[in-house]
Amino acid sequence: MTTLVEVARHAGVTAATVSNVLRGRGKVGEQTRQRVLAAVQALGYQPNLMARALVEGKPATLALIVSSIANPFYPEFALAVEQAARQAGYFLLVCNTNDDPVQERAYLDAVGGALAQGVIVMHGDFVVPQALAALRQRGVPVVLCMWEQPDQPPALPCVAVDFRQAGVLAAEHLLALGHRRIGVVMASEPSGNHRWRCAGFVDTLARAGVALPPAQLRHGHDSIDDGRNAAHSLLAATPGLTALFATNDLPAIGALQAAAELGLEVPRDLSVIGITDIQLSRQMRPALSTVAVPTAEAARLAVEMLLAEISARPDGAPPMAVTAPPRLVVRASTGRPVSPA
Amino acid sequence: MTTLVEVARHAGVTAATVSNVLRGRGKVGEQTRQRVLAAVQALGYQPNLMARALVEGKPATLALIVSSIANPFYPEFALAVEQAARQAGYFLLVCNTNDDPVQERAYLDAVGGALAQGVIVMHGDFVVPQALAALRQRGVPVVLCMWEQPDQPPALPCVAVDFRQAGVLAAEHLLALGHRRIGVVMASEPSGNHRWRCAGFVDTLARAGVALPPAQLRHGHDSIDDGRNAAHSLLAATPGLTALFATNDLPAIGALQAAAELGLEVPRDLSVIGITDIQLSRQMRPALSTVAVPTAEAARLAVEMLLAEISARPDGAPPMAVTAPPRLVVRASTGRPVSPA
DNA sequence: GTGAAAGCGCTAACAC
DNA sequence: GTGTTAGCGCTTTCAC
Repeated sequence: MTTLVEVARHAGVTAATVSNVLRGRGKVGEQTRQRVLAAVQALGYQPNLMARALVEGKPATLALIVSSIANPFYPEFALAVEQAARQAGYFLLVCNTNDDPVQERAYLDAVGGALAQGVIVMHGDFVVPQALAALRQRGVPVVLCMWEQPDQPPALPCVAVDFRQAGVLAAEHLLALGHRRIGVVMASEPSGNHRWRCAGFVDTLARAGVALPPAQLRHGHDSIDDGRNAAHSLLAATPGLTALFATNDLPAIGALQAAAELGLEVPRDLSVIGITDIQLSRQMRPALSTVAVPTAEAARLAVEMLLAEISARPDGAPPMAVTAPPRLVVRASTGRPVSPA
Repeated sequence: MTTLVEVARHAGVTAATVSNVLRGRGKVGEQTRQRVLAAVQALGYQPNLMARALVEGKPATLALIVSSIANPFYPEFALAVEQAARQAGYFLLVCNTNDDPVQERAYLDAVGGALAQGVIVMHGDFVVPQALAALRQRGVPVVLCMWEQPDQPPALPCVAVDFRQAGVLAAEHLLALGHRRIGVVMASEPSGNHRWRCAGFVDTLARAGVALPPAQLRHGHDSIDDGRNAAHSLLAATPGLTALFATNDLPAIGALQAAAELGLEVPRDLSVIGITDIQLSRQMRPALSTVAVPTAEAARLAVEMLLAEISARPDGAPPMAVTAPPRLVVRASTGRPVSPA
């Protein structure tokens, strides 16, 4: 590993000068510049970013904490965050907690211990806002992303998406098509972070005079398998259902598969709609109708906000940014019921 | 950000002592220990990992370079690498090049510039072995993972999987079921990194006296969409095909969808088989038959090898590890053809 | 323009 | 047992 000093020796100058030509600071004579550059070339010098970070008091990295990299939503989101981060000259450390609070703590500590200049944490059932607040108290810039409830900000900088509205849109779509007997697959605990989308959906139904008996609701995890099981259970319990709403795309895709297994044709016999619009949704056959969430925008906002937190220590209430509202994306999995109720 | 010195002052000792109690090195009096620990607690001290890394000459991170985090295989693999890395006490920096050589170089340089102690690079079409060799020359530990051809090692430490054998297994399975008119979807350039799996497949067919005319081969990228298009094209060109082999699961899933769109029942009218066994394959309906590749083992071996490279500078030929052979996983997408040729 | 010197936060010898 | 001393590789005043 070539060091600055070696380059300096090779060029017959001092380390400071080499640093100056490399960073473009200070005044350096043109010939000295050339000589230094030549030495850098010759020795194949690469600056030690860690040393630089140490003296500058900050590493050129941001960290993203996700709960499960296996859930296809997170890689998509991580990609968007990474691009925004790179644009700002940062590298992205992707930390996967695997839904394990211990791992999460370990990452948070390490990151707060200066592996990164700041952290973006994805909001999920597992997130402990207190831990994040404590981290922030210690002076580590933190932003919570994908907060689901814009009208009730946490005590933390965050970017929120109006997920309640996503539920509303899904309900309106199904209602407009003429569905009245609808099943709901909730991909979190009843009191978990999907409750707002669920509330938006259920309330909209209620306002239209459509009741949702408990037998028409299931919950589980955010996965294809849980969605499939929930759909089977729902369809068995209430054979007359004409539509299924899932609070996320993964379980909606599971519902699509359950329909196929039962010989139900989608959307003739059963309509299915999800929330998020992950890539896989477009690629399924039939393609999934869903309520798209502005993922890339959320990622951009999160990075922006984190950078702001980094440069200026907070004063006043933690900021909150809200993305553009979700939008309905009608594809092939929803249609009119054969026999409207 | 509390520092070691502040803790030391607070405890009425010197920085070295604090360091000693924290790292468990050296001899420290029990009461001093207690006092120091109390100070650490009181001040909420977190060690600056960067400073530690600097003095120790190495950061506690490993980097993984992948070409596209959006391809579901990579997150699965990254997860396995991360677990192995964590076990060894390292954090994982996941770098996504987005199939862009410029980004790849940038990451390689930064990483070589000491963001991480070593790099695992996934083998793909985009990888330039020369760049990696140069990096290694500069003293950065590198291992290439998922090399496809065990009998022809690159000039780099690598972990290889016998992908040729994967192609062989797929062919044997289809042949055993009675298929003779088979289409192939190759998910890379003809001379790209899927050529060995393809060769294994084609050769096995040939040995069984089954020819593969050019009209029965398509290639494209590693994606569901390309797989679907290729399948449509193949089925249109040669209507009598009873089975499709794709060199990866993603295009195989696309083929499954093409079959559904054409009203073909799988596996009665068409058998489909892929390679890798990504999670999605199990979750499709019908579930995809495939040749499973020991991903987790490859990840473990890669980390192990990288750690070895880090601790002992290489002498002699670069090491190569070969994983256990791929194994056939028969699920619901393959069966006997209705009318064997 | 260029160099000398100090110091980022930490660890590792070695002395007391 | 505990403190002292040096230095990791770099940036950054501030003299010259």
